[in-house]
Amino acid sequence: MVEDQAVEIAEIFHLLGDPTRLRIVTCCLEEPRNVGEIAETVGVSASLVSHHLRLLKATRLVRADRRGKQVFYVAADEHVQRVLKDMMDHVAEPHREAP
Amino acid sequence: MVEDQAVEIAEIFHLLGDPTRLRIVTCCLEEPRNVGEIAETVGVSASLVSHHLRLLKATRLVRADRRGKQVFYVAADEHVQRVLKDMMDHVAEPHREAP
DNA sequence: CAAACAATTGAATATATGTTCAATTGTTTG
DNA sequence: CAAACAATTGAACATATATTCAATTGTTTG
Repeated sequence: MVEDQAVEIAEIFHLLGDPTRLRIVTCCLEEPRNVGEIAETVGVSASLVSHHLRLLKATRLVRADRRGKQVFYVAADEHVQRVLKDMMDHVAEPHREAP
Repeated sequence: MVEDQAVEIAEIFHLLGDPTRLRIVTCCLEEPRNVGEIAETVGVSASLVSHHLRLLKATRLVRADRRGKQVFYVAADEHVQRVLKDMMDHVAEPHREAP
């Protein structure tokens, strides 16, 4: 892995590394959700959601789409979905004890 | 995704979200490497590597194996490898511009 | 155009965390 | 057992960052 790649990838992982932000991404993983929906689902203020979405959009983890008053967000591509799925598999994996 | 799962997964992403730590994991992704090797490869002090490895071991992202004076570390399982690979794919993906 | 609704922005703050340096523990070998 | 090597630990510090609250921008509709 190249130097620049490491920094860029770490940046993305770092964004997924906050529980609130992870829930936000998960919330709009399958289908576009507006900020209000996301805030209610995750259980935080719309302001906080907006702050986080700004970061997520900046690194292209999500895409925005305005429809009237609301702005809908959705996960950028299927790689994000796969990364999350792999990580769930990892967590679900039974721990290998020292022999 | 359940509440607890989100926290646990976020914890792991958070660890991968630091460039130094990501390089450390990448360094011992394929085969076990001792702390000295890792420090030299990544280009930081052994102390810092040790600090990071402690966190990585605590969340079972790597496993430790002492052989004499040295301690060898290796990525815990193949899920970690897959997660990193997916993320590289995501980064390599050409950006979809707004139409 | 004004009121209402949705989302964003900025400042302020409390907290977390990556890194350094010095000291210590664990292991081998002379 | 002492010296040398490898790794860990702890304290200290500078920096980053998640969250809150108030103010503002953007959009629709009465």
